[in-house]
Amino acid sequence: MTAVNEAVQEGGGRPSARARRAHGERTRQAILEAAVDIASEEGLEGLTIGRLASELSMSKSGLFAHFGSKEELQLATVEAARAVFVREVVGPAFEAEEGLARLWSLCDVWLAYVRREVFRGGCFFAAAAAEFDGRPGAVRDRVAEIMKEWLALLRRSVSEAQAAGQLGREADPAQLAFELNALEMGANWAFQLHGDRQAFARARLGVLERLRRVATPDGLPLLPAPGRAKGRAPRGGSKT
Amino acid sequence: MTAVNEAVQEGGGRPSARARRAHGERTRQAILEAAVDIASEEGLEGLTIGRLASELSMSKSGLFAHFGSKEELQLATVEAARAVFVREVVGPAFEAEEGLARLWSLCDVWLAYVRREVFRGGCFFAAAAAEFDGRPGAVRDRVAEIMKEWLALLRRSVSEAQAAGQLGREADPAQLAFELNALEMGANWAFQLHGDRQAFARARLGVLERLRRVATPDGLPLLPAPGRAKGRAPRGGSKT
DNA sequence: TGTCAAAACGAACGTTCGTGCTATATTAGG
DNA sequence: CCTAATATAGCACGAACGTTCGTTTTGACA
Repeated sequence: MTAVNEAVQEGGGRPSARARRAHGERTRQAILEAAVDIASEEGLEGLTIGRLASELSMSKSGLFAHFGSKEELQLATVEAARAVFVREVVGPAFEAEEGLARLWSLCDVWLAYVRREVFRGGCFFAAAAAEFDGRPGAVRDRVAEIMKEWLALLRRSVSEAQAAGQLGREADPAQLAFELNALEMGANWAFQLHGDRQAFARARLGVLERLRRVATPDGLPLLPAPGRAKGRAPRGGSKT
Repeated sequence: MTAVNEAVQEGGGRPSARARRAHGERTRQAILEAAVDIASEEGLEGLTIGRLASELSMSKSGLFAHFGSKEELQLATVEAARAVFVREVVGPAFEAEEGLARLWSLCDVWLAYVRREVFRGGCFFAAAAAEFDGRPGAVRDRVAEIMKEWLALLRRSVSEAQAAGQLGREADPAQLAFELNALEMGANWAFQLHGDRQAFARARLGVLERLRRVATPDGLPLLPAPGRAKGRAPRGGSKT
């Protein structure tokens, strides 16, 4: 974990010896950018050093020198993916006002994050979680931690919506967060495996109905009108 | 696919030349049994021939001869897992009467199938789908096909419940099937990644509420009473 | 009991994996 | 200009991968 902290360490670093060679840091960043893309498609284990090196036209050893081991590379990749996720999902969703609007925004932006293929292989963490849930180690721990953060964020948003009187007190935040997350990941699964774009509309509808059911009269106007999907609305066609 | 069919072929085979050496078939079965366990934990790619051979105390080459290639081994493993799934989930659920009772049974038995750890790594197909959704090939196609079967089964059960007047006509079978499946896979995800057994109760509750909302007065008595979990009821303790 | 195909084996192939060691460009401070 | 630190390259390693080959064991039937 100390290694992780060192790897993640960014922002206000000491420029004395660390950033003297800023070139190295830029290379490292470029490596991680490619790593995140590969890993989201082929998995963090399928992310091979040789593959990554040839993708960037550099030598294995030159690339390898930036990370002490493959596990460090994986951890750094996870961290880079987290940064992307925060930038692409959490950030935009937080432009909505605290409460039900933000809760809805989190769900909505998340679906867009998968549909827009921010990562080529769908949600990076859904893939990483499935890959590592059976192998103990630092990578698994970090991935689990990050997904716990996300779930906690959903839960907190539910609570805030309740505090604002937009969601009924009878709703269990943890239960609601679980269900919302499940619907979203269900859409990710259907899209990745079947290429089913309808799944986004289904997840959206499911989330919306679920929220509307526990919304108070104060909260209801904060949700989009029913019966109409935002991006692509599937008209008829519910042929078995 | 022909290879798969041949691989799966069982039951009433011609004993003339095929079953003369029945020993080979038994060995093959033992291999697949172990393969399914390993693959559900380490993935179908992590399922290595050397690892599998040493697990069974046989030579790599002897084992390999049963399948012509690694891909054939993976396909046979998927087929074996499907057989287990049918035996452990579909079969038991079909003891319930057609209609809402069976639909509920499918969901309930599925959750038990994950909780009982029929496969050590959780739902075999959820894991395989996540692993292969980004790599074209026969394995991916077969896994997608099987999961489509499952979703179609849920959808058909919804329709049958509607036909029996136990679920309202206003419910979209495909939408409902999507949501039920998502909740179930959400429980699998939470259990595998966080070891969270509460997830089963949450998924159960979510499914139940979702079904109860579209159930007709005729259908309602077919669902378990609310507020009480069947297998293991988590009493207190919802500590974050 | 001798035959013969199925089944299992042992050894090796060529490749790729992660990981070290050593050397060479590149660059900033003295 | 020299020097020290950094970044990248070159090369080789041991292990594991899937796969092939030729051989040996085995067991049912003539």
